[in-house]
Amino acid sequence: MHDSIEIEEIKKCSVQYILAVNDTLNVISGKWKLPIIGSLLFGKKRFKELQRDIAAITPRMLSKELKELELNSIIKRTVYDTIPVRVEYELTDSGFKLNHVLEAMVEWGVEHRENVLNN
Amino acid sequence: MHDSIEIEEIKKCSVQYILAVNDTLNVISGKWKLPIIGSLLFGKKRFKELQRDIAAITPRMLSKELKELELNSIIKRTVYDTIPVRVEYELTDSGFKLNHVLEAMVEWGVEHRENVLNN
DNA sequence: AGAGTTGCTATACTAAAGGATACTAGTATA
DNA sequence: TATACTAGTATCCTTTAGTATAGCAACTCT
Repeated sequence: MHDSIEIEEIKKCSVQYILAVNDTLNVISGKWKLPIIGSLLFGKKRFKELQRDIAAITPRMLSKELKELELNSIIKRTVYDTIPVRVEYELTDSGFKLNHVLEAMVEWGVEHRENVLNN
Repeated sequence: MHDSIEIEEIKKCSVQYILAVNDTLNVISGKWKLPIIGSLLFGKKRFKELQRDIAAITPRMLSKELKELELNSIIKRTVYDTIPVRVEYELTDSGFKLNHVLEAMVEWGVEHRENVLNN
């Protein structure tokens, strides 16, 4: 249709296509990653702030997910040497760019829900 | 347009935003849904064709995933009264539109991989 | 008769994801 | 001394996702 040549080429090779999509999928799938990324889209947050934002998450899961997101370079963790210690989490540039993906997902999700209800 | 205003409003409400994204995410997450959708993007397929396309999938998983995708109105199942019986799976309009989401995911996945390797 | 095709299902299992609850160190405040 | 705050860990348990292997009915082909 009207996509860049580079992306057209990737699509031609369905294996590469699926691999790239899987990379993205792995980064955002699971129960808590979207709520965390969603919260951080509004600005940097501390551990307890995230825990308050995401009502039902346990510290174990929050800690685990934050570590994974950091490993995948989606978020950046900064420790401040204050008393008490202060740890801030924020999206990296790459992490922030996920909102394009999320926007595509919102659009599809809304449209699909309408289609399903109207049929 | 009515649609774009609606979508803008949803984005402002982070809870709705996350719910809509989750709808989409639930439809495509898991180990086998992308390979199945990816295969069907190239046209309708029969059960055994899908099984051959997706080398490592067991019939149990293929059957399970196809049922889920059908329930979510992503694919349509058609049984032909031939001998031997012939069952064809194809993407619905809604299912086909998922490629916009997948395209956004490919773009991000490729770019992210480059960023991570170059740092 | 025996083997092969199609489109599955049944049963039993392992692995991964997630939850519940309690706990830690270091510091500050009451 | 007891309590509370920060940012997490440790341990154990349950639930969900996925795997392995076998089998079935209804046919066709050799």
